[in-house]
Amino acid sequence: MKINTEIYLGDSKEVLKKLPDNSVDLIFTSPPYADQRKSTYGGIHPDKYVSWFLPISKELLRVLKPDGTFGLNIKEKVVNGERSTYVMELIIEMRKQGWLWTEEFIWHKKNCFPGKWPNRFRDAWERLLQFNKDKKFNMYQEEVMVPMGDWAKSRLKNLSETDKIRDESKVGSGFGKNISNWVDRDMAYPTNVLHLATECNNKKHSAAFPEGLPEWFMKLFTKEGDMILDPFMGSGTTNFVASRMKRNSIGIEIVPEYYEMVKSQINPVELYLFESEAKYEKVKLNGRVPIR
Amino acid sequence: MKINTEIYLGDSKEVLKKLPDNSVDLIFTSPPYADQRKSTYGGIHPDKYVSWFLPISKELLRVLKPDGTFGLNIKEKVVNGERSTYVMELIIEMRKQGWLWTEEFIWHKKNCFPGKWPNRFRDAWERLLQFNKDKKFNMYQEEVMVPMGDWAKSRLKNLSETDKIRDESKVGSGFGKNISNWVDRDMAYPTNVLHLATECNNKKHSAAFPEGLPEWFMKLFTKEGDMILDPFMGSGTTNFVASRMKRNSIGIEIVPEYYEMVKSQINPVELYLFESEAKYEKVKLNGRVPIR
DNA sequence: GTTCCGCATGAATCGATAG
DNA sequence: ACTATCGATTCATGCGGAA
Repeated sequence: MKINTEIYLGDSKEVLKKLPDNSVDLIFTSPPYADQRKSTYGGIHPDKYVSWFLPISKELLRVLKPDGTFGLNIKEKVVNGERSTYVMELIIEMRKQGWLWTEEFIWHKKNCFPGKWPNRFRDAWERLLQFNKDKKFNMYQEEVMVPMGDWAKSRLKNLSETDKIRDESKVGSGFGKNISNWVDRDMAYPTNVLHLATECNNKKHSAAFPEGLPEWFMKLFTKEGDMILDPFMGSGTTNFVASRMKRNSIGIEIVPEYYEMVKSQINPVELYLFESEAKYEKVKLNGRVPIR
Repeated sequence: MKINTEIYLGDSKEVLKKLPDNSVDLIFTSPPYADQRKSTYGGIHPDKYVSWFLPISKELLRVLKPDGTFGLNIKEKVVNGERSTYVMELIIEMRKQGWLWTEEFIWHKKNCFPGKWPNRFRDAWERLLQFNKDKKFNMYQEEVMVPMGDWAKSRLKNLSETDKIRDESKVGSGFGKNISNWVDRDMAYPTNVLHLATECNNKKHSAAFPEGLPEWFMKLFTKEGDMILDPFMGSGTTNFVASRMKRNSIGIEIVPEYYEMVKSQINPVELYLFESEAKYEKVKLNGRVPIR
C-alpha cells in the first residue's frame, strides 16, 4: 500500500483552487483562532473572522467528496469580558454556502490552562463542529468504540471460564464474526463528548490539538487509503497521524517556518508492506516521536 | 429568616410585566425546547423559536438586577439530520437586546439517554448559557470549589520550600490572605464543564434538569435571601431548590397541571429560625423528597 | 523493570501600565 | 479615549530521573 503526504506552502484560499472537485474524504483542521493582536501569526481580528473564513470554506465544500466530512476544531475567545459570536455567525453563514451542520462534538480538555479571574472560571472545552455536504456520509462507528466502564470490570472477573471457550471457538471458526461479537460485549459506542488532555510534553512545537483528536475523526470518518486534508497544517499533526494510520493527506501552511519544519520530518511516500504492517508502523512511530 | 416562594399561572410574556424593574438576582430556567410537532406541550417550531423567545428575554432583562445573572439551559434539536441554528440566532439576537453573553458552560450528562443511530452518537451535553446585564456581576466562586485531584496529596508533603517563599511575598501585602490560602490548599476552582448525571429516580415528573444544576448556579451567583426567577417553572425544580437553599423565588408556568402540582407541594412562606437552621432545613428536605 | 515523585508547560484571562 | 504589552494567577498531565 502506498501512502502519499503532500504539503503546500501558501494561502489556503489560493492553494485549494488547485485541488480537484470531490477529491477529499475528510477535512480536519483547527484554524488560527481570532485574536485582537494583529501582529501575531494568524491573528485575525474577531470582527473579520467570518469574512476571512468563508472564501476558504467555499473551496473546502468544492473539494470534499459528497460522502465526506469536515471536522472543525474551534473556540471563541473572550473579548471585553464577553464571548465573541464569530463562531455562531460562521455556522450560520456556512449553512448558507450549502454546508450541513450535522453535529457539534465537545472536546473536554481535562488539563486546561490554569488561572483565576473574578468573573469567570477556566475554559475546559472546545468545539468540534461536524459539517457535511450531504445527509448521507461515511461513518465507521465500530472503529471508535470504547471500553465499557466499571460494568466491564465486574464482567471481566467472571470471564476466565467463558473466555477460553470463546477463544477456542474463535480460532476454530476462523471468521471475524465471533470477534466482533466479542468486541461488542466489552465495548460501547462513544457519545458526542470527547475527553482528551492537551499535549504538554513537547517543547519544540506545541501542536494545537493532541494526536488523539484527528485520530478519532479519521477512524470514524475514513478508511485506509482515503484522502485527508488540513488547510491549516500548523505543526502537521493531522498529516503525521494520517500517515501513521495509512491515509493519504494534504497539508497547507502559510508560514514558511512551519512548512519547512513539517517538510523536513514528513516522508512524502510511505510504502506499507501488507505482511509486516504492524511492525513497520510501530518502528515509524517510535522513530518520529522524539523528533517532534 | 423568611423565605417566600411565589408561583404564577400564565404566559411568561404577560406575567413578567407585573414584576418590578431590577428586582431579581438570578434567573435560571430551561425553556420548552423547539419541536416540530406542534401538538406537544411547549412545542415551539424551530423556525419561530427566536421570535417567540425574544419578547420574554426582553422582560427578563428588565427585571434582572444590574449585578444579576441569567442562566439558560438549552440545546438545539436535530431536524432533518442537522442541528438547528436557533440557539445561535438567539444568542446573537439577545446581544442586540442588550444582553452580554458572558460564558457558555457545558453540562456533561454522564448518563445520557441510550440509543444508536447510523449517522450520529448519543447526545451527552447541553448548553448552560450565562448572560449578564453588566460586566460587573455578583459571583461567589468560593461557594462551588471542588476538592483537588491527586495532586494535592503529593503537595501537602513538600510544603516546606515553595510555600514559605509564597507566604513571605504575601505577608507583605496582607494578613487575611494567608489563612485563606492555607485553607484553600485542598480545594480548586471548577472549570466551565459541569459533570452531572441526569436524575432518573423520579417517575412521576421528569424534571428538565437535576437539582444539582440550579443548585450550582445559585451557590455561584446568589446568597441567602436573594431573589431567583424561573419563567418556565415546569415541575418546579428551581423553586424547590431555592427554598431549600434559603433563597426567595418566583416561578411562572403556563400549563395548569404543572402549576397545580407545584402549588400543592410548595410552601409559600418558610420561616428559618436562625439557631436551628440546619436541623429545620434537613427535616423539610427529608419530607419533600419522596413527594416529587 | 516497576513505581514514585518532581517539574515544566499549555489556543488563557484580567487588570494595570505604558504608548 | 483607545490600543498594545506585561505580570500574576493557577492546575492536570506526562515525561524523565530516582529509589
